[in-house]
Amino acid sequence: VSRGRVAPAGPPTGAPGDDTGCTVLHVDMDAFYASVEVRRRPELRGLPVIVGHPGARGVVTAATYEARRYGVHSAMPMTRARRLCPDAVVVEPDFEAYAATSRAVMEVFRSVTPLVEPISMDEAFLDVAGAVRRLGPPARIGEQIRARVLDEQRITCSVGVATTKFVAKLASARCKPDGLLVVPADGVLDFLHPLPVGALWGVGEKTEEVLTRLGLRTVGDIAATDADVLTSALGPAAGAHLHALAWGRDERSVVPHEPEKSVGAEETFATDVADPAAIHRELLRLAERTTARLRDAGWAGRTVSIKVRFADFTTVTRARTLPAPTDVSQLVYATARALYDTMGIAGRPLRLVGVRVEQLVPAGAQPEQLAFGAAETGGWREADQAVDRAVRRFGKGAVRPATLVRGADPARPPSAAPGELRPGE
DNA sequence: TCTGGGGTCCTTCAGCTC
DNA sequence: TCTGGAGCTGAAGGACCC
Repeated sequence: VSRGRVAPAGPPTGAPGDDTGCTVLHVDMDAFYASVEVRRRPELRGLPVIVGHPGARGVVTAATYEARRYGVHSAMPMTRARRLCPDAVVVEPDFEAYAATSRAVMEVFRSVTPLVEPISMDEAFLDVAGAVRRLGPPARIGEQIRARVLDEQRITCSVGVATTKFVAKLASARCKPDGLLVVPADGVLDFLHPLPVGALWGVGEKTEEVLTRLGLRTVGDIAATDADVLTSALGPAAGAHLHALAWGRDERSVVPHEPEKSVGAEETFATDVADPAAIHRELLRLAERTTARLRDAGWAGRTVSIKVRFADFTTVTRARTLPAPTDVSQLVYATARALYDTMGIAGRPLRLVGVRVEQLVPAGAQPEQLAFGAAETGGWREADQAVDRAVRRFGKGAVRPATLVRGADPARPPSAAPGELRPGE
């Protein structure tokens, strides 16, 4: 689901450039979620297909290239996408299917090199320096990967080959769909400098506005600008970062595994919700979802934060740090609820609420949880573990708090997990 | 046009300790 | 005893990415 903003140049033709020293590969699946859907339903091949929740507040998760020709792209509001392309086939996302395909594709990558850094379900960086002797030069390795993914998964991908992660990523975006592009070590600046500033990693809408005000439109313009000018306009970190990227400098290596720093869940209501009792129920649901994932991954966290979004889209967060890390749903819920109650916004319509747990540590390393009373927490921990066992055996929604089963919840969007119990079911 | 859900990182500010 | 600065941490907001 790449959102790189480099205009695709189409698959390159002819011999690839000199790939000496270009040991970083960026592999990006083409329109990944949509491709998985088309593979599952071959009658959709060649049609504009949009993956996303069709509800009034949904956005496009992915779109086939046929749909993109109408101007549809990911993150676009579904209502607008339907207007642009009324004939598009809309498919609800099936993340379990995408995750299964993603695992298979990542296994292909790992058969080439252990140095695979997944960025998301549909893309990864590979450091193939150690595989060159066995498999050939980097560009040939890229072609082997593309052929194997197509052969084994029947979907296409694009590969960027370069000396650094950032250039490899731009290269894969440049050769989409179904292409491979090598940016030779001595051709990095020729490749980079004509690109628009928005191509750089870290330049979004706001940063692009600032750069435009400075009269900077291309990466070459940034390279020609004094680093002090950039840091005073964008801050020390972003300014220095952009200046380095504009000169092709990117010291980051391919790191196979980065531990998570936070886990959370959020929900946009189908219609705004003002009732505090309904908000409490949603916070409970989100706390349960979050802590179940924490326990599944073996993490506990010290800081609980909530996010609320009002009808006008302004977003506010509140956080509280606990005396000890926790993965206990009732403790996370109690903290989230206290944060909401002390905001003084009871009765104000909310568009979204979210719960997140930060400052993660391995669950086994946590000291005894004393907040809210040790005995209380200990009991809830056992209850959580019993629920986890029931879910593993009977599936999602097998056991739920009574408040979530009884409470009528008219604003709940139609995106509940499969198998989740609903009032009246 | 009207904006999902999962995250990371950076900046700013306030409070605390030394 | 008071004051100011440095350094740290936590909280909050914002930008960005996929």
